[in-house]
Amino acid sequence: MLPEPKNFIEEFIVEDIRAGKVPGKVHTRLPPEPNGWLHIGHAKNIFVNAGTAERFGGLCNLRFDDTNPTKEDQEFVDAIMADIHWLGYDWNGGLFFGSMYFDQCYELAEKLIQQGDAYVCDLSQQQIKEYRGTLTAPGTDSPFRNRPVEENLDLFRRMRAGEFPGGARVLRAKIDMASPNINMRDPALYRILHVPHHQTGDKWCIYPMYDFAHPIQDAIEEITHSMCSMEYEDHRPLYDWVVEKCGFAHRPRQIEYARLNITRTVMSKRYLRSLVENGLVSGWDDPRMPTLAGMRRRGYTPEAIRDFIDRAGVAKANSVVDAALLEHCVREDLGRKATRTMAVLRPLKVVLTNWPKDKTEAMDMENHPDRPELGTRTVPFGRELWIERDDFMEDPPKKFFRLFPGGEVRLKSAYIIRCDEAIKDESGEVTELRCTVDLDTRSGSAGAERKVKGTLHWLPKHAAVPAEFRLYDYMLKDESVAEGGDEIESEDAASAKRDYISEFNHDSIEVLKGFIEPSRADAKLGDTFQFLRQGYYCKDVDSSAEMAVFNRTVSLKDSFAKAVRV
RNA sequence: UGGGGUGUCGCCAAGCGGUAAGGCACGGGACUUUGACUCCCGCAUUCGCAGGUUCGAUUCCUGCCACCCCAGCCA
Repeated sequence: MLPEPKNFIEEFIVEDIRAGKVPGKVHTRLPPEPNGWLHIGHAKNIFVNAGTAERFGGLCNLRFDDTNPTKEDQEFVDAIMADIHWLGYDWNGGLFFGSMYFDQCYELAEKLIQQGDAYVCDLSQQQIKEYRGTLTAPGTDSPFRNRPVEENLDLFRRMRAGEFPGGARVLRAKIDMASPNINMRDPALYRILHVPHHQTGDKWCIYPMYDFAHPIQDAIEEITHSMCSMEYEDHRPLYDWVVEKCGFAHRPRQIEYARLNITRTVMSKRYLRSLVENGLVSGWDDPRMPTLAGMRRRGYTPEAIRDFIDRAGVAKANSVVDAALLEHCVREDLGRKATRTMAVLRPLKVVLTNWPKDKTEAMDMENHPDRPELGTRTVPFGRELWIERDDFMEDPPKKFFRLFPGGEVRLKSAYIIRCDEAIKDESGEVTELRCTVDLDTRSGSAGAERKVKGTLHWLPKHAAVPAEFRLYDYMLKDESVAEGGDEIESEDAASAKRDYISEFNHDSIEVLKGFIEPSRADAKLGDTFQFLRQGYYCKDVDSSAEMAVFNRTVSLKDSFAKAVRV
């Protein structure tokens, strides 16, 4: 039973299956290069490859694309595997490394040489560039293009044996130097790199290029559909050329789609890496990072991220998805599952003048408004309380529902109070509110029926747990900066990004000294709460810190907190 | 000015010749012990532009225009 195609990729797959081109199961692959941690953009790739295989009841391999040892590292393969699992995906087709196929790639390279489809070129990098021609002018053949097969073979074997220094020669495909598609102008297949590899150690000093290795890997693993981003569309003829010249009976199909862009978000490994390397963030999993690990620490759930990718859609047009959609997805998910709690970020003292000095009462509060099974907790209530500073205004505008002199408000799950007087210091700042409680309005009692327009969250002064909050932006503020890729770019965009990086780690942080409910002081790791009017709050699952997302995003570590404001 | 790709509501995105889905955002209303949440209702006579074919075109043809990608021994 085929699923109803939900995008053009699935339509292609359904067509292929109906046409009998997929004898077995749909088989895809996830080909991350282990040169950084996964970010939200990679989630789309995972969604498209692993997710599509899943929907078709097929298989997905995880294959690290590790053909360039100069920028890859074991640290990244470990982190990537953990993040894929966290997102809720798996590699039911198996775990592979591109480097596992180095022997086969080498053999196939010799095969191409023997067929007269590849040659060793002694031109320097600069010369190759010159010979390649331009977008409008055809290239010219390398003087080494028609080397005899035996000489090519000998040279290639000596390249492998380490007889030449790095960069001295390359193996090139012999295709067409006049092709309008520059990727077909005798692209490099193998280069000399005297660099140890994190998987193969010192075994090799020549490494295959992506364009040569990837189709071979896909063919060997019998991948049926190989989904990648749009910039590889021009490489597809080369991909097909390699599969054909190598003589594979199995022909994988490459399908391209547009990569994910989100407003105000830098989706460039190059810049994320520079933040890490320059110490501007604590690491790839810094809560401010748009990496999956960073987002996890901020409280984003894998369900929310997957839902976001799903709703953003998969198509070929490049687009920038509004970050508001991401925020909506997390709110929706957390709103469903997060228990509620109270926190006061900017405290303002309230004294209930008609409440006995040492009297306290335990107020019951539900942990979730729509899920009674999540139980209740109690919060002590007393004469002195903290409320949010923003919840009081001395001169309220017309439709202000919260507290003001002479006004009444309900304290969530407690009593209705009236503000009698605002006490100020010499500078005129309000330092304390004198209020009276309507003792007949305790939550749950008959008198609680009385309605007032506003309801506030609060904390008992004697039992509130001090907490320091930090609010800051993790995303770009400048739209123009956020949309570039990591390719060669204009000086303007580059300098804008540099500005962003230099501003990244400090300025937008606001430190607040507030309080949190005593009942939540020792919450378990991974617990998530909703607090305030529209914020969510959660335990950082990777450390002992707590934090939250949305309008008020907060974390606590002991009595020291970090937070993110979106 | 070579080649490839894309242009449908503020942002995504369906649509595959029969008279413009859906989501986010936004606006209005209901509900509410947090102005949140939830719930209703509204939101493209129009599909980059111009011609053409057709009874009929967002869908087919032609020509323009705009944007993105390609000249790494990166992936």
